[in-house]
Amino acid sequence: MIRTNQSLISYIRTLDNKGTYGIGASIFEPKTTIFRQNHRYGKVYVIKRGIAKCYITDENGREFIQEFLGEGMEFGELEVFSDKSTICSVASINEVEAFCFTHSLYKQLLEEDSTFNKLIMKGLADKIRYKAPRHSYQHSYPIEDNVLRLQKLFPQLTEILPKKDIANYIGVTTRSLNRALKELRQKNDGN
Amino acid sequence: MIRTNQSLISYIRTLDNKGTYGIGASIFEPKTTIFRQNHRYGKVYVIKRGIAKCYITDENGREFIQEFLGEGMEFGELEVFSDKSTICSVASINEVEAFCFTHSLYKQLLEEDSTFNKLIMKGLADKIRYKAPRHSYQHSYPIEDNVLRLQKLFPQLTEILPKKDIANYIGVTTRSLNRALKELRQKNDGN
DNA sequence: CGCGTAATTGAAAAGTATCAACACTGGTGG
DNA sequence: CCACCAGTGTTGATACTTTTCAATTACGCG
Repeated sequence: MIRTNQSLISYIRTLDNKGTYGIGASIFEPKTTIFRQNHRYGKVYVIKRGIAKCYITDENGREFIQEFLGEGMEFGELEVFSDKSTICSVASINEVEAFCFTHSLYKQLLEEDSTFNKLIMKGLADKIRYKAPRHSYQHSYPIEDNVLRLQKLFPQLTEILPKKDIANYIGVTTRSLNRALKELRQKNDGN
Repeated sequence: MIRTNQSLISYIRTLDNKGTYGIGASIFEPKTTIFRQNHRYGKVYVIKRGIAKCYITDENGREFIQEFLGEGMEFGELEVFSDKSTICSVASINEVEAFCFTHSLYKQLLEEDSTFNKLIMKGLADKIRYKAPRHSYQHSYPIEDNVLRLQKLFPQLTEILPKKDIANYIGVTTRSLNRALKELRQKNDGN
């Protein structure tokens, strides 16, 4: 549920240690909005530490969380390829430390470094593979099943993420999430 | 709604005309299942002509359509990067003609041809940009609004695609789609 | 303590799915 | 030419799920 990309982060670390390229670094406090949707930024970030959420806000102010980004996940890269404004907002959950690439450095690396190129391409492909089944799942199964799946995937869930974020991730209201959780509790007590 | 990628298809046509690489070609009759989810294939296809649907089938047999693929759209490429089985099925709607790459040729092109590399990368990025807002939309607005949006985007909709596919694309039952359509008709008559 | 934020819960309203029946169409064979 | 069939589309009634709204409680922190 909180996605990571170990191969990417470790490769970037070695690049950074060599010092050939001027890879930047940033630290964001908890609950900082790093990207706001429909804006332009010239940066690509890769998370070293911490968790961020990537989400879309609709006209009614409701958030729909696309994914939770952990170590090695990048964001801001889509805008390098398409030269458009962001489609998602990104905000840190806890303290987030990240590598920071300018668009030009990012492009340069893509051209000059074939390992980097492959890692990024695999990263993009994985994002697609991740997104595809997610929504079909949530549609096909009742909320309870979705919650169960999350709890298996990520037991510490409720300790790290606020309920609202979990609900927004599943795509339901907090009310519905709470009902599902309560019913699950009752079923477990019954056993 | 039916996605296309003109720059990719025209570049592949020039590659094909040069004849340096052995790019294959295939033709599929209407309603042919080209890929079945959770299987392995060694091919990447790029559509020259026709429309295909890319969808996930859940355990209850319900289809959830990810996207409709038109000219220049590729499928089967995700499995080149991650070496896993397919997550989606792909089936032709009408007659589909497509370029066909073996995985090894595809990889070779990615390495040797930087234009090809960039086009593919942009294609992946566009798929992500496309998928992200889609489900948040469908969740945030009632069916009627979703139908209206589709009709604006693609007026010939109902002439080409069966109702079931449209419903599966929006993520509702045919019954609900029909109700929405009927209510829209009544509202228009009222004006 | 008091404040703001997050979590919990109930009741009513809205939206959607399910199920079942029926209409329409194009093609096939008697 | 008609009867039949399969596939697709249409519609109504009902049951179920989820949202909405509103009220209350719990918690962390200056």
